[in-house]
Amino acid sequence: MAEMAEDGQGGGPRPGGAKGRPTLRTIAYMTGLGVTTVSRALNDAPDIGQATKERVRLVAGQIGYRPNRAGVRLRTGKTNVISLILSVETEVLGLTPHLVHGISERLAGTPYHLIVTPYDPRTDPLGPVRYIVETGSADGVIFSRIEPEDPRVRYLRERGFPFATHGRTAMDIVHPYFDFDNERYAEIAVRRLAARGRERLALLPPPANLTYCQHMSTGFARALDRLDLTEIPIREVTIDSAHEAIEAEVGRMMRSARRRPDGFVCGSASAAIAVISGAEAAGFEIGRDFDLAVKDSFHMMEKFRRQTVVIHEDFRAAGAFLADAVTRTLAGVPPGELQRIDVPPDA
Amino acid sequence: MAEMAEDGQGGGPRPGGAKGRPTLRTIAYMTGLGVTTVSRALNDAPDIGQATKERVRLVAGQIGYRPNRAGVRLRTGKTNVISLILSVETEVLGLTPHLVHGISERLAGTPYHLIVTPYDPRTDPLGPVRYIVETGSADGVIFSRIEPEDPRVRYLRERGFPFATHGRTAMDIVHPYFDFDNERYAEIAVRRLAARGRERLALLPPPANLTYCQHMSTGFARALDRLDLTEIPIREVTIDSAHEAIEAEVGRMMRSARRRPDGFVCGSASAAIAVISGAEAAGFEIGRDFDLAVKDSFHMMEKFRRQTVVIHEDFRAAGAFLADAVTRTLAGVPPGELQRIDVPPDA
DNA sequence: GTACAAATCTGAAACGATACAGTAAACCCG
DNA sequence: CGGGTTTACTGTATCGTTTCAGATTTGTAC
Repeated sequence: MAEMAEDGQGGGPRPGGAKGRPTLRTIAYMTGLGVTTVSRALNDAPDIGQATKERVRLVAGQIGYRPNRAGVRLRTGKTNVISLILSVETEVLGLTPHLVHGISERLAGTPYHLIVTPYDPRTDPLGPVRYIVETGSADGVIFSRIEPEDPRVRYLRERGFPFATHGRTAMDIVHPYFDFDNERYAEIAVRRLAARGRERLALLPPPANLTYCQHMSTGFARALDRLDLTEIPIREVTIDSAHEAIEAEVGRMMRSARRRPDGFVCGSASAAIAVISGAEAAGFEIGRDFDLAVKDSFHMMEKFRRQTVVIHEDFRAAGAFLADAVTRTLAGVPPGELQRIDVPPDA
Repeated sequence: MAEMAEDGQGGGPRPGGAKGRPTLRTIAYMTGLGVTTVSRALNDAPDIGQATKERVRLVAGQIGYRPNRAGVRLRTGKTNVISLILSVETEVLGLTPHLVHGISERLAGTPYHLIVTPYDPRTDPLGPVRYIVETGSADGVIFSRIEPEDPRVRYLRERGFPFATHGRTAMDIVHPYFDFDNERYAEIAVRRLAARGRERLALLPPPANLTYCQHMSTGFARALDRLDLTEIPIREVTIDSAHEAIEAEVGRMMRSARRRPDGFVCGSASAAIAVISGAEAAGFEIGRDFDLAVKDSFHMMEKFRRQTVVIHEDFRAAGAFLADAVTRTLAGVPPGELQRIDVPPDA
């Protein structure tokens, strides 16, 4: 084990004006105050004189003091870390980078750091959450792929551990979340496909275990009912399926007279690519033989298949809101005030 | 400031069999050994008996002991954190999520955590690096957007701080890196466009300050020379420009008889979308009026513009290699052994 | 002038880990 | 069997911070 940049800390109790990074001791020495006083002054404690506080803050600012995170963490248990738990089943298009950037933008300027914890939802849904709680390696967590009865939500709430979710549960637990109104999305999507004269619509949904699958299906079904359109069911694949599987299934549907849709509502941009590709491979053309609606946070569809019905979903805003929700939870804001549903505009 | 999940730690020196998370003290109490012995046993120190080591490890395993990171960090300065420094100018398509997943996959099972630090390359190239070194908030860093004379590389090496870069410098400093052979990429791209009979080629390069811009330009120029083709220069825009700017510039080029290329070599997938879109908006068709080559880690181009010449770049492998490079640097492996250039296959 | 309260400030202890400088026992040698 | 070495283990100090329980000074009331 090589120890790089070791600073050889032998040599007895060193004076306040030490060499390395300034600590409370350094400030205490410079101001002539006690370490305790300096600490309390910087934390704006009520029993420290105003003049002293200002003097301490001035010195601290001048010498570029920053509290040692390990010291704080050891003493208080506060890590100043927010953990984003990411599925390794990457939604390659857009979600991850936008979410990450939204979060870290909002965290910049706060004492919080963002750490990314990967997990495999199939084998280990509770693993990372449990790890974080048990080891106390973060003050709060953010995660997505929320289920109606989400064990992570229950686990965290039972232990009073702060979190915010990207998506809603169907539980009676009130917790911070950001969600896109997928019910509304599906309705709008159907409406706009209907406006193009489409009548036989298929929904390529998210995996059935996720809450927003139900939302999307509900909105889809209701709009179909209202407009008196036909649903062509898709059962074999979801937006999480491999592209090849989606393409194959769409190909089969298009080639079958009975099961052929003339419109698709798609749960993700990535899946939409596969749908279009599968339909085209079977000889069908978007805009002519079928239409497709999709959520997108990127402008790719609009460029490559201008006929696509695109409804914008803002993952960066989601990240920013979630970061905010967690830090405000840590500041004591009640969860009921930290919920938002992003409703797509009807236009 | 609400304190959640506080565990009320009053009550005098508590016994070894405490309530909360097990510490070295817990194990010491259970085994009847001293705390020091337990620590050294777990760290496989040479002066601890074999039998004792095994006994300690057994107990530690049974009760699920995990070292307190804050304790270790405070005492030793070791954070067990790798920081990925990400530009907020997101390369939305593919790079970020793949890199993040590649890194965290490789870090899983090690004691290392991944933290993501955002920065704005225009205003603050050195900022996050300096912050990390000064506050000691990570053991090593990974970053991209490398310049031939990269101040971050110099800064880190001067201070002996471990790092690995995604991209190369032109400096004499030997350091760990992963790079894609962009020179080779450009050559292959040109060759394949030439094979389609294209003769007037334009390169949409990365920003000129990045090292791989030079690599790509060199490869491009050399292949043009060798095959006796014409270069149509692009000066106004790079792959980092706004899509609108790229579209506009490509539109102008296509409409001008003198400046019209019949082939594009593109530095990124995102930019390629804009190029195609710009050319199509001007009434030109890929495969008929022009061809385009692009690096892609996703399979979108192949689906939407089947004529595209796609050369695959594996960002996940990059992430895995870089994570490995940093941890191995920390383990004392010399930097010269931690370099890799990913050469795209000629096929 | 005494008693009490308020306003400021402070040392010691603790969080969990490891480095250092030992100590105790066993072993080896002539 | 004394002296020296080796083996195995341990107490103390320390990293930087905050909490706790005072301590000191000043102000106020009677």
